Amino acid sequence: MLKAERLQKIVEQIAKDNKVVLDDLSQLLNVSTDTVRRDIKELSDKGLLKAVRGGAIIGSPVHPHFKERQHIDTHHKKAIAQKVLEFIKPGQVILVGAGTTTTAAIYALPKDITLTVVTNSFPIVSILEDYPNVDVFFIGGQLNKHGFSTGGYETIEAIRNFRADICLFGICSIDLKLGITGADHEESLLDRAMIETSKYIIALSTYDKIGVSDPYYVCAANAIDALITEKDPSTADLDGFKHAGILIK
Amino acid sequence: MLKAERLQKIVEQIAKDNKVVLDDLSQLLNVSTDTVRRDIKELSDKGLLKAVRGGAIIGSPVHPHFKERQHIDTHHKKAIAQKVLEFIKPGQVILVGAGTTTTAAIYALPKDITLTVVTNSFPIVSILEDYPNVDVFFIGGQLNKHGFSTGGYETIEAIRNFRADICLFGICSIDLKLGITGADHEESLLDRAMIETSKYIIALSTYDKIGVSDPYYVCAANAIDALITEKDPSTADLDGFKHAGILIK
DNA sequence: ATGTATATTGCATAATATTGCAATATGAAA
DNA sequence: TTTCATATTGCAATATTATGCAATATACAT
Repeated sequence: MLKAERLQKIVEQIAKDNKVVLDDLSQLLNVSTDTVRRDIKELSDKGLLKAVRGGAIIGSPVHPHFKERQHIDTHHKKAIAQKVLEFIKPGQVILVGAGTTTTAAIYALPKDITLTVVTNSFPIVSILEDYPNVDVFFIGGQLNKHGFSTGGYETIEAIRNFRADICLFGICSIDLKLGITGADHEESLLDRAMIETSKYIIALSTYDKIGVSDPYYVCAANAIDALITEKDPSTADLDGFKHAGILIK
Repeated sequence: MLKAERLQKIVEQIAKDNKVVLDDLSQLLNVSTDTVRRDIKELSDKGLLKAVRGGAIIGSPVHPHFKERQHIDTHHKKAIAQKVLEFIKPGQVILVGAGTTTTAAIYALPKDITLTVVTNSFPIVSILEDYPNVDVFFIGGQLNKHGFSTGGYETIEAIRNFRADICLFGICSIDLKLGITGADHEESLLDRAMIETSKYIIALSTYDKIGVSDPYYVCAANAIDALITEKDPSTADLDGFKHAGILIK
């Protein structure tokens, strides 16, 4: 039986009974419980069900599309997420922008962490549902085109009411001279608002976004305190940023 | 039985009877009272109920995020949703409270309707993603325990910035003399804010919520303009409301 | 006060999860 | 085709969690 078939059957079962049991599936699908467990984890990552000890149960009534966790498993993003953890201390208030990179970082947080997360991203909210010690504050506003976050005037105004310890945001492009820039005007404004009201700014970026630029200006490169990429921080290419006083991780 | 199932069943019981008894659960779930006690403690830590000697009682209204519960009254809710449609006109701004009844009503909207929906409910946002002509405005704030809506000071403040044509909200209890009341203090405040800033108030209620009351006052019965239930509006029991100037559907 | 029911705690046992690893299968590029 | 990289799967060792039991403490009713 193909793996895809198995996953499908598991989803069907869930739809029918609201739950599946590990051992039952193992028998039904003729694979080891290990495999079933991995299947369930995969489906759980996609938000199609909720993995629990001994099996899985139906997830929340929120549309799976909302969870958009498909893209978070890339190698790069996991590496970045791991580095983010070094900066976050329990009890802090952390302002998190929308985007796949930040979502991946949040996804990598240990389940028992104590935090206050302020965000305008629906997928991030959805992830944090299972974190008992994380207070979530959602920033309202106009739903943006993709439906994964809010934006617009009210969102920016709401952000201005916070003074976060840390701001975590993914960047489109960063260049030492041209600063941080984005491809979307509205998002650039949001990012700027977030940066302006936070004490410590962490920018997340994959390596290919460094040294390039986009049309909309967000802030100067040295407005950020730390830059996290998936590469080794000792790479010579990043020396310029180090000299500008930015911590590279 | 999975532990997660047990926890769900306990929450369901609470939602139904407002209380659970240790020994009953022990029998029903086929586990020792120790285990039930631990389950209750866990749920109590999450704020889903209040543990008391010998069992547990309702903490605040339970969000029916378990499928079983959602299927209760589906029929009624569909009937209600159909009636709601008569009130909504294309192009209006409509403020929608969180809850299964309102969610059902939104779910019944025709896909091509042109509207602006303002809501603090994640499931409603998720439904409206597929509506190309619906502008969605999400009201931010503190995420509530169950993660399906926001609440608190900021949410109320944000609501005050709107002047909706229609306010749609589900009610816990309505009584001609005692007015509209709710089981959760915070939610009552939210409802009141919504009512105060809207031009036309539609209350949704299943028939069993009429003539009863809960601890927290929301508004006088005649503060609403229309009351929609699943029953025939000519039922004599509702005459009192009609005389108070409330349109019954 | 006294007895009974309920709670708490520590512990032993069993069930389940995680991790690393090796064998095999799959797929894409040379 | 051949070769190499990657994904999949099962297995074993280890860690974690869940559960019932017993001993002890606490609350409640009369």
